[in-house]
Amino acid sequence: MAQYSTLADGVFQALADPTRRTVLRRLSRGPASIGELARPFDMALPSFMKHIRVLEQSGWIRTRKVGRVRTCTIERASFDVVDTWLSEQRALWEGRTDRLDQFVTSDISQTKADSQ
Amino acid sequence: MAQYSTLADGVFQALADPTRRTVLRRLSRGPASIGELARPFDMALPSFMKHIRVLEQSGWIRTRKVGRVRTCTIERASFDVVDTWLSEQRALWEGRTDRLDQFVTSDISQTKADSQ
DNA sequence: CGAATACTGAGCCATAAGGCAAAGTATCAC
DNA sequence: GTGATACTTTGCCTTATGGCTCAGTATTCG
Repeated sequence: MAQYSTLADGVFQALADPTRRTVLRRLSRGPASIGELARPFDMALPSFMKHIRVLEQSGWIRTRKVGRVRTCTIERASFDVVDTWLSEQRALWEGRTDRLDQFVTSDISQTKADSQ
Repeated sequence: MAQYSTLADGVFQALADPTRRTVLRRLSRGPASIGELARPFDMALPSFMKHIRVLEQSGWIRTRKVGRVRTCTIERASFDVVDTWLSEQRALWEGRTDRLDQFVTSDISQTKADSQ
């Protein structure tokens, strides 16, 4: 679980930066080289490469170098980490809503169902 | 759009920290006071309060003080920001998968469909 | 083979983030 | 009214982050 939490840390931290989110958006449409990805940004290439490294180390993308060109490909696993986290919160939320609905509908006083 | 991007920045940055994600998980089950939320963490209260401020300023939670107790309540809007972003990437991804399937199935050479 | 291209590594800087302790304020309860 | 409780503010420290420049390496191409 701690390992999962560390994984989640990297996955969510990677999304904290607008540059990296934009890169992910572009890569969702298909693979691209470093140079191609960097073109829309007013940023020095070594700075941009730092973002690519963050995305790669957190599992959002995979990169492969052929000759002098490194191509980036998006990975679904990290999407699933975020998606799973959202689903878990939604399930908790809707569980709470269900209980609230039950309370309102049946008009029965409900004991505090607070565990974990 | 720039305003939306700034909103997204705060929303995603708030998720970058494990303490704040844990707080959101707890609040998904229902409102709680600052003291109650802080209890599971081995952290000074002023440090914990900083996290609460981040979550509030980014729109993840709303807080209300009655007497000496401040109660936090989760807000759905930020969930929707993250959910929307994921859906957009999935749509881009699946659009690419559809085109790839089309390519493989029909065995037709496909021009580069690269548009903004 | 040398110039051009596409990264890559190293070092630096400014700012942000996340923690701490200490002290303060507002409110309850006895 | 005083002690206890629940934050709140301030200032400081360490680490992380995100940017820069410069130089280097590997590869292509004319």
